[in-house]
Amino acid sequence: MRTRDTRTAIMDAAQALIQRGGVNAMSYQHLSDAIGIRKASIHHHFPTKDHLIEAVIRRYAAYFLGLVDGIAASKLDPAAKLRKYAGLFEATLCEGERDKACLFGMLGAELTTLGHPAAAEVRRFYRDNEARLARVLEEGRDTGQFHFEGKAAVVAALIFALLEGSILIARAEGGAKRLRGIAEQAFALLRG
Amino acid sequence: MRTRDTRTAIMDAAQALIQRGGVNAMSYQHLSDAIGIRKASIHHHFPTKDHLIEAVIRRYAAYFLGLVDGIAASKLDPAAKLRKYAGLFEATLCEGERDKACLFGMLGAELTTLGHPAAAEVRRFYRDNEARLARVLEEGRDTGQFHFEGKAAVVAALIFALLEGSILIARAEGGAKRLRGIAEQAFALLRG
DNA sequence: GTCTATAGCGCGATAGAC
DNA sequence: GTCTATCGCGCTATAGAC
Repeated sequence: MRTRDTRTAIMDAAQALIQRGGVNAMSYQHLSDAIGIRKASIHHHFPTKDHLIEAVIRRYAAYFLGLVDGIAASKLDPAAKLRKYAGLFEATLCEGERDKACLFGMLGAELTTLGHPAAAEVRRFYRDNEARLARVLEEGRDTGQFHFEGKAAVVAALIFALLEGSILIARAEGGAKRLRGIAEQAFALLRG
Repeated sequence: MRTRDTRTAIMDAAQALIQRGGVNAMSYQHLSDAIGIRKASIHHHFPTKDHLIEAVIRRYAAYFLGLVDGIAASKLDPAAKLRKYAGLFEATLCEGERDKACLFGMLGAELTTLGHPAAAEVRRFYRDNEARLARVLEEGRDTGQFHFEGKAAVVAALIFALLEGSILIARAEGGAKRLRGIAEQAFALLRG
C-alpha cells in the first residue's frame, strides 16, 4: 500500500500549497521538492494537474462538509454550532505552517481561470455550506436565540462570505485572533 | 502625450486582468494581445512586472479611497454612507467585462506569493478602509441609527471582510444582486 | 512505482534596429 | 516609443530504462 501513502502525500502537499498561494503556486516542481519524489513520479499518480486538483477538491469538500454535518447533528444549541463552525476556519488558519486559507476561498478567487468541472464544484461547495448554515439559523430563530428579519438563506450567505473574507484578510493582519473577534461580533449582532 | 495614453492603457488592462484572475493571470503576453502592442514596448513603460503591479496598486488605492473619502465627507446619514460604500463593490462586480473582484481582495488571496512592498500596501489598504468604516459606524452609533456592542473597529473589520468575501463568492453565483442582498441584510442587523 | 532525460511551451526580460 | 529577435527559465507532460 505504498501507493496510497505516496498518493496521499502528494495530495496533502498540493492542498497546502494551494491554500497558501493558490493554484498557480502549486507546481509539480514544488511538490517534488516538498515530498522528495521526482516530478515524473507524481505524473504516475496524477496524469495531469487537473486530475490532481480535482482529487484534492473532492477530498477537501467531503472532509469539510463531514465536519460541518457533525456539528449540525450535535446536541449543541444553534449559537454554539455557529461558534464551532467558525472554529473550523480558525483552525485552518493556524494549521501546519500557518496562513492557510480555506481551499475553496482560494479557488473562488481564481474561479475565472479554473476549468468547468472545478468551477462547478466550487459553486457546489458554497451552496452546500450555505444550506447547512441556513438550517442552523432557522433553528436558532425558532428557539429565539437569533433575531433577524428576512430569509435565513441570505443570512447564511452572509455568514459564509464573512468567514471566507475574514480568513483571507486575517492572513494579512491579526491572524486567528482577529478572525475570532469578527465572528464573535457577527454572532452578537445575530443575537440582536 | 502618447506616452501617457499607452501607460494608462497598459495599467487599465493589467488591473482588469488581475481583478478577474489574479496576478498570475496577468502576463505581458496577455497585455500585448489586449491592447495591441508588443511585449517589449510594455517593458519600456514598466521595466519589470513588479513595477507594473506597484503602479496599478497605488493608482487603485488612491482612486478607491478617494471615493470612500467622498462618501465619508458627504451629508448623507451613516446608514446611507454604508449603503453607498457597499455600492462601490457592487459597481466593481458589474464593471466592464464583468466578474471583477476588488483588486486588493485578489491580492489578499495571493498575499504569500507577493513581494514585500506589495504585501505592505495590501495591509495598508485594509487598514485604511477599516479606519474609514469605523468612523461612519461610530457616527451611526452616536445618532442611534446603529446598535452594536463592542468596538467600532471590530465591526468595521467585519463589514470590510464581508464585502471582500461577498464579491468573491458572488462571482460564483448570484452576482451583484446577491452582493446587494447580503449587504442589506448586514445593515439590517446593524440597525438591530 | 520510481527514476533520468527531454520535448515543447509560455513566461519575464534584454539588445539593438528604426 | 515601438519594433524584431532572442535568451534563459520554469512549467506541464511524455518516453523509456530499471
